[in-house]
Amino acid sequence: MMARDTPQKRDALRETLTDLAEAHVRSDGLASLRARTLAKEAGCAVGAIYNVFDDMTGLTLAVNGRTFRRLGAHVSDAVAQKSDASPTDRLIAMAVAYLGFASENPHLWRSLFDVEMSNDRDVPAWYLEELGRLFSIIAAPLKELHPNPAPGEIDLMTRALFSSVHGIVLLGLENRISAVPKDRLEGMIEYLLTRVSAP
Amino acid sequence: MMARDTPQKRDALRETLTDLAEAHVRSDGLASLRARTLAKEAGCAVGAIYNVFDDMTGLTLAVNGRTFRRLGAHVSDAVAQKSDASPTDRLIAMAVAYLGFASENPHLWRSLFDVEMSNDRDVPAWYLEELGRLFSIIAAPLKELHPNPAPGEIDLMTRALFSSVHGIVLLGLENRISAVPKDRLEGMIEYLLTRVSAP
DNA sequence: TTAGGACATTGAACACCGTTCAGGAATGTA
DNA sequence: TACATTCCTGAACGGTGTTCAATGTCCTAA
Repeated sequence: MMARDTPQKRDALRETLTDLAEAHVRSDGLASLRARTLAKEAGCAVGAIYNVFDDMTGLTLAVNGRTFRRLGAHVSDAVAQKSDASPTDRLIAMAVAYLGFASENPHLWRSLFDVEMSNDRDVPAWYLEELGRLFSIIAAPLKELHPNPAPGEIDLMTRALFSSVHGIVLLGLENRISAVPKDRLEGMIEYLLTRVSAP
Repeated sequence: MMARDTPQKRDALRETLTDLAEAHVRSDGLASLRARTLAKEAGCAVGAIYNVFDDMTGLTLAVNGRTFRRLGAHVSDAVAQKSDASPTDRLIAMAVAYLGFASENPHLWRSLFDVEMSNDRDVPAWYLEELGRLFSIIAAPLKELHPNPAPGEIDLMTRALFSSVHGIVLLGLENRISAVPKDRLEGMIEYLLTRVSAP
């Protein structure tokens, strides 16, 4: 009854647009995304974008989805290569990997937090899932350090440590305010995690 | 030669616009600032804004200047009321005061970091001065904890601690991601600072 | 007092933005 | 072939910050 052999084309356009948007965000930041520019580059009309995404925020979320997965893999790899190190060293390895990813993909990384989601649109499920996966990686070394935690303590420490490292990376890469050299940032992270996870 | 008794009117318009802009940012966030709305409320033409500010970013910086001063006073007061407490407790008092200010003035506080300053415009001098003032308050207890620091160590610790607390407050107030109750955030901050500043 | 000039003020116009939607194109089915 | 359904188009809409020639205002100097 219905003409249903075009989902392939749909998905192709989706991917093309996501590719182009990702390239723009990577090199010039989220604020440089233009619907018209994207349409011209993709060889379609502006309206076609809205056939495939709800709006530009939806497109941004598609880009962020890729970034989130790459970030998760990057941190996972870093800790996997140190599977026999102490819990503290594994925490440091993850945090330094987080710093490395952010500093090598500054615009893509910032887009994860700058995307406009205040309005009715609620956070996509995979956003929370991906964040949960990241948190569970952090929680593993913490559980070794605290074999008998109070209820919710591990979760609280996980969030606290992630937020702290995130803050150091965020303000550290914001050169307009602090301009801290990258090796200094690693030193800050090592210092913090060593102290916090000391026996 | 020149007509020079209107700086009063200039300053009056500056203040009026800053007042109105501050009210908007306070209640609806930085993104809700509209040049036309402001002009209508101030009883002037849109162009008049540009006689008094370089652009809307300049106006935002004026609002942020006020916020920065209030934030500094808030943190100063908090630590002044605990002048005889231990260095660690004073660090905690400052951090909790920072959290309190951010949670009671969420939009004004976010505007401090969301303002667009990437383009040619360089950071105003008072921005760095105010930040330096805040850092020096944090550094005082740290110097007591480390009487013989290596060169630059105090500065590094100051930035690390500020960034960490900032990260906890930032992600903690971002309800879309974490939604941590405020007393839990205080717990996280206490935990972090206690561990980091332990002897 | 008056003519001149240096500013302030105005608001229409400009360039740009994301988003919409009536109409044409394309492709399936009967 | 006739129809139904979807896709695609791009001009148009309402919004944004910013500009600038024209006008107004007011002090200074003659």
